[in-house]
Amino acid sequence: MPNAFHTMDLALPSTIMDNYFVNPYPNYDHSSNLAPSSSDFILSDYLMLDDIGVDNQESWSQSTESSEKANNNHVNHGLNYGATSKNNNNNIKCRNKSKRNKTEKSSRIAFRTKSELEIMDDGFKWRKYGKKSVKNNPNLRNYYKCSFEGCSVKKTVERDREDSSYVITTYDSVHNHQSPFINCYI
DNA sequence: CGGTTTTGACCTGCGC
DNA sequence: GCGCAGGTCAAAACCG
Repeated sequence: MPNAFHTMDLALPSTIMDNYFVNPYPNYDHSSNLAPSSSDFILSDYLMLDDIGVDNQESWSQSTESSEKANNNHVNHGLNYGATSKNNNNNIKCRNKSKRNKTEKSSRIAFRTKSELEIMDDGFKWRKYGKKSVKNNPNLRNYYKCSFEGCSVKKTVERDREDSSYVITTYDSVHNHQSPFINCYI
C-alpha cells in the first residue's frame, strides 16, 4: 500500500506534522493497492498564521516559501503521488488559534483545505460528539474527539462560510500517541 | 453487542 | 444579571 501521508508530511513543517497528520489525498481509497492519482490529491498549498481566530477569514494568507519547500521536497525525495503538477496551486492553510486566553499557551491549529469531502482521513481515529450551527455560517460545525484512550485531542470540522469548497479543520491540543498509520509511514 | 452518530439539553464565557 | 454563541454531555438511535 502506498503511503498516502508522506507527501503532506514533507509539505508541512515537521513541528506540525509531528502532531497532525493531514491527508493530502482525501479522495483516495486507502484500501486500494494503487498509488493515488492527481484526482485524489487536494489542491493544496498551506500557510501558517499565528494568534488569529478562525472566524477571521481575511486572516488567511499564503506562504510561497512553503510551497517551494514542498516542491523541492517532492523532487528531492521522489515522492510524486499525483502531486507534481498541483504543487503551485495547493490550498491547505493552517493557523494557530488562541481565542479564549491570549496568555494561555495554545496548541490549536487550523487547516483550510480545498476538498469535496468534509471528513478527511488524517490517520487518527475520531469519534463525533457534537454538531452545531455557528453564527454567520450556513454550514454546520462538527465536533470530534480522538478515540485513542487517554488522548484528549479534539477537532472541529466546518465548511468555509465564504467558499464552501474549502473545509476548515481545527485541531485542539496534541496527540499523546502516534498515528495508527505510522507503521506504514516509515 | 459494542462502537459510533445523532441531537436536544445543558454548561460556560463574554459583551452589554 | 441577562442573552447570545460556542462547546460539551449523554441518552437514544444506528450500524456493522
